[in-house]
Amino acid sequence: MAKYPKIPEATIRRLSNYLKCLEDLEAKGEKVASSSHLATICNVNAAQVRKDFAYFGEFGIRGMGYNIKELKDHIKEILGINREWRIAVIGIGNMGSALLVYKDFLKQNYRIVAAFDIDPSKVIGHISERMGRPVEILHIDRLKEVIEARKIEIGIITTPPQEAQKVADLLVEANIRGILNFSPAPIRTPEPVKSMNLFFTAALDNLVYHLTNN
Amino acid sequence: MAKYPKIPEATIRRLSNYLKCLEDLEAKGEKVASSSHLATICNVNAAQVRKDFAYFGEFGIRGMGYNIKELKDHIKEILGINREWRIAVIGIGNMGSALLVYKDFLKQNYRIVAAFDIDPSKVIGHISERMGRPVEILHIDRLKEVIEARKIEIGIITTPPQEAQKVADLLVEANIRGILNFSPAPIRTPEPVKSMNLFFTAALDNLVYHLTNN
DNA sequence: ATTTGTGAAGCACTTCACAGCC
DNA sequence: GGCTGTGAAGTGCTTCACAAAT
Repeated sequence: MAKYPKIPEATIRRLSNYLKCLEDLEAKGEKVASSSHLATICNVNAAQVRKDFAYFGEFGIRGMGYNIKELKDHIKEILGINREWRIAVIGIGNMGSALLVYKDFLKQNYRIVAAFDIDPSKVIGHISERMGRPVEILHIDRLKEVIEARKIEIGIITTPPQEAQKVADLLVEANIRGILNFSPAPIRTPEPVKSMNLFFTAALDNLVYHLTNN
Repeated sequence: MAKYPKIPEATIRRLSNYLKCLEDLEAKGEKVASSSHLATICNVNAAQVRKDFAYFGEFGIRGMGYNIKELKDHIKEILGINREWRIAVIGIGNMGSALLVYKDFLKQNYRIVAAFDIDPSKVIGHISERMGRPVEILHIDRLKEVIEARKIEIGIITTPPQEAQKVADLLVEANIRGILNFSPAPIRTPEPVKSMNLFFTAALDNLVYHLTNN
């Protein structure tokens, strides 16, 4: 906790991105990357790259650059994704079903180990037929019990907006640590529970602003 | 084009959020909102709220606050969402199907008027059965033709990552104006085409960082 | 020779504080 | 009296530029 000094939020977001780029470089067989190379790929300034890493330690070799494998491990440790995170998805409509089989989660140590809905019988046909039933859909009444039993730390909300805050409250009661909310209604959670709201239309609004005003 | 002075990117993101909050207030029957009221709801500073709006004009009444209906209209005009935007979704897997029936798009003047896949026959059963086939799924070979015929300005990519850049290139060739990329591989587009990458795992990484380091 | 790590400068966004207006 | 709009102050992030390291 508070292992590092105060880090700009923008730096944290870039770390995810560096990691992705480093994985691509590694896939191409590269072993070392300089700050300026990484900067070009990630569309940022080279000094920014160095400063971002320097917040957390001295990871590079002067005259050489950064060892890709090592740097990846450092970033994973900084972000806290150097271990498995167990996740529950609540609300198994179209979006929830899509997340249950979202390949990129698995690759990254994010494991969906429970799925809940208010009417599991309705979705079972859909899920099993198309996706091979990745996890059993449970009734939301079992939320607290199952979250505790399966040591789940993160909840993803994909319910209709009217239900989002209610589900968030249930998750908090079940001692969840963090919530990612995909529903279009923002949720609030009391300390120390962290929550993030992720709205698709906000991204579209942003895109449209730039189409309209540039 | 360039109707306004240089506006902080953060301001643009907040505008979407203000709009959502104003709609909630309106639904509760409110007619007027002060900057400090809006600030509380949106979790920002009241001066920030006033400054954000002041970039674009004088929308408030001193001693009173902001007329909610008028302010909503101003924000919609600023963002460019005071008209319909016609959208194509490319890649009708789980995520693409989910977007085809995503209710919030419709509410906001975002209309998905075409859907493409490399193998439309595979997805038709799934789509029609579960969702009442909101739009016909077309073969990707028809992308350019249909985008032009249907006056589509925005493309949403929900293909597997290996295909994302190829699809982006096709969209650019079809004279798309903007692209929202949901695939986990970042895409690049030449000027003047705008593109935004939206990665779920990046949001999770961010959440996990805060769970790990606070 | 090359590239990192970093203090200092530059720049941009946020907040303050108050004049101006209703 | 209450609230907006805004110059000025404050804060924080980004970029520069160079010493330090290999």
